[in-house]
Amino acid sequence: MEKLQTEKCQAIMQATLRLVATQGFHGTPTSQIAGSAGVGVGSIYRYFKDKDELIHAVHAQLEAKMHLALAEQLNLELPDRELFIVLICSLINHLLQNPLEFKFLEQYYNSPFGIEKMREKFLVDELPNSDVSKPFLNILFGGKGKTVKDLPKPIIHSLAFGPVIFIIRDHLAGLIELNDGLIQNLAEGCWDAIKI
Amino acid sequence: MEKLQTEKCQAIMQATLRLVATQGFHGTPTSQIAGSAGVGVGSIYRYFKDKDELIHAVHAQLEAKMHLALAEQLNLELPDRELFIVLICSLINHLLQNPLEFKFLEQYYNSPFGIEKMREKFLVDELPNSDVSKPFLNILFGGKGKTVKDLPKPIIHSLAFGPVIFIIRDHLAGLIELNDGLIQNLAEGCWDAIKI
DNA sequence: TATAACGGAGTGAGCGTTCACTCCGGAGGA
DNA sequence: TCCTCCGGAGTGAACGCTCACTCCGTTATA
Repeated sequence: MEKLQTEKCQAIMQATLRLVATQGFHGTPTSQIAGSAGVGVGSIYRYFKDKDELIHAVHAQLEAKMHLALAEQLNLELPDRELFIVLICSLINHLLQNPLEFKFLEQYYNSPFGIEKMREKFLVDELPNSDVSKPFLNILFGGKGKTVKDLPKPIIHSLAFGPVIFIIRDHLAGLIELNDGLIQNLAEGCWDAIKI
Repeated sequence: MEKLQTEKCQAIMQATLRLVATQGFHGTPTSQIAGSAGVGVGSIYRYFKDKDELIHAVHAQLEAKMHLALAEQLNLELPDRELFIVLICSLINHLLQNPLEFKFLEQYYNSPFGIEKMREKFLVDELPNSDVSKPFLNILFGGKGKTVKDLPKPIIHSLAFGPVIFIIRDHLAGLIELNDGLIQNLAEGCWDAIKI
């Protein structure tokens, strides 16, 4: 897997991210990926077993990057409400600054690929490493706090993250021009939805 | 367009709904649609210019049906909060009872098809006919009421509908077993998010 | 019989994947 | 130092296959 760090390999993954985000998985032939990466078609198969594995690799890299970006914003000293809002705002800002990544992830999760991944993620209660989801989960389900409604996880999840995905989609579609104030308003709305 | 009512045509559209919902647009060949509808491949092209037009027709029919179903639940006498919650619950129940339709619509809106449609829909302020969106819009943006936060439409939309889409996806993925109580909880959460 | 509706083998374009080949940097013998 | 050789990264034409769509012979209808 150290192969993933070579220059060519990164070029392939970058091209895949860019093209899949704009054209969809089925809309981007491997030939185009190779062309865009300045690489021969065959080279793709030197690094990845097939197209699916390439997609999964790009997804894994994106998730890692996102987790890292969010982890920076962590300040566990804040009260629940403020911590939640800061994290939601960070999440939105990160996705707005990386629209290709958002679009790729949307493609990914709305395909047979992502369904399983999502399932794994949600069903595993104990996250292995210091995941970014940890702080979220602690706020949302920390037994001590009692600042959040006592409802099943998926309900809280939906109320907290559903609006985030929606609004970013609208922004990228040009239906609204988000700014810091509006993002703050949205995050507060999400909090109002889940707070006791 | 009256052709759309013939038996064969309805069979084709039904098969398309079922197959696209479960396999995705690119995953369902026209040959399979024809087979599943008990019809020759050529017949599809007797009713629809191409595969795209077929997809659009199925979408239009679904939307019409959904609007009709929701319109039945309308009781404009209720106060804003209760009206909103009833409508959200109706929407969720309708989609849960018609999972194929939900999955089809998800496919549709997450593809180049739907993007434009969504754009049209949101940008047109004045809806032509007595659309189901009307009552929603009246609650959310009726100048008189002042029961809902004074925020741009897309923000309110996201807070109101984002969680709905999320939770249905989770339900259909088997991550949660929704019941009337939980649906009510979710709808109340959505209201808490947008109410003043 | 004349006309319209239907069916499904056929067509060509486009896809993911393969594999026989090229190319090049460096190891090793002279 | 120079030359030969070699391993493996890199390549892209070719392959097998699937697809949306067409076309014309067949069947139903009037």
